[in-house]
Amino acid sequence: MPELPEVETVVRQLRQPCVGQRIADVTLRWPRHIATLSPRQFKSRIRDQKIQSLHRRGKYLVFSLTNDFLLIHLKMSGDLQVLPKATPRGKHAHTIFHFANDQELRFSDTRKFGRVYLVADPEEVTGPLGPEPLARNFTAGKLFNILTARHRPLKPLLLDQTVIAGVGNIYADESLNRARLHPQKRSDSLTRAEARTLWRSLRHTLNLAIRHNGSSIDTLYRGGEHQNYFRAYDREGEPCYNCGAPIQRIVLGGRSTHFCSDCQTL
DNA sequence: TAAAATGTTGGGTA
DNA sequence: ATACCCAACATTTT
Repeated sequence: MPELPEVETVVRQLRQPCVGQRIADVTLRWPRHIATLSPRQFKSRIRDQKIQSLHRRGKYLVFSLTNDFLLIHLKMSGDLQVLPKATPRGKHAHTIFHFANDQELRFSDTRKFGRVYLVADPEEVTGPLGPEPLARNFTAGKLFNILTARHRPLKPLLLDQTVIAGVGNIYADESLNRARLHPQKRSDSLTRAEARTLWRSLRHTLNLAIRHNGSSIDTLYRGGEHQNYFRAYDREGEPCYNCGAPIQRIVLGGRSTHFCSDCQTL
């Protein structure tokens, strides 16, 4: 369930049932989920810590605990749900946090790419991340500076988490279509006006997707409905909403890329 | 069957 | 230092 709007949706759904809960124990059915510490150390160190708050940084969920920070990255297929302990567990619920009440937090992850971190300082994990695109201080001018500081095609640049945090394959394509910018256009070729257009498109796209509770695709259906509003992603051959020309699909940096070759200009 | 799927990272090469 | 490509991670679905 990964990109910024989906992670934000999960955070909002988990906050109420998680904050204030004490973690009584953890079950590790796929120990490689744990990215820091040995499974044994992880279990003993997290036990009896309380969840004090929960927020999102890029695509990471950041749980503030009594003494440490618990970070979870869902990668391609991860999902988190708080459910009564009596609810039957799915086949892919690999890591389970048992609360002191009658509920538990389940990290389900079909492809097992997801990772769990327990650290004293969240910066140990999120340190390399670029700015939050929805932050108040992320201005069009800041984006212009970021773009012109490198010489890279826009699409791979938007996917680079150290440049901007949280944008993934869907929302990169969506933002570029809305901004009418070609995914291979060089980042340092944008005018200030074009950078401002991309800034507005990116923020609009992400905010709209959050309003729709994210996108539900590829077997992960959790109530999100933004997949019904895609303008480019997964719309190969269908008409561009800007100009009517068919959406093209190419592969860039190993990732499928959808765009309109008529109105998204280089 | 081969290919692709909301992601990241490490290695090798320009 | 910067940019770029590919394989790897593991599983399911089309």
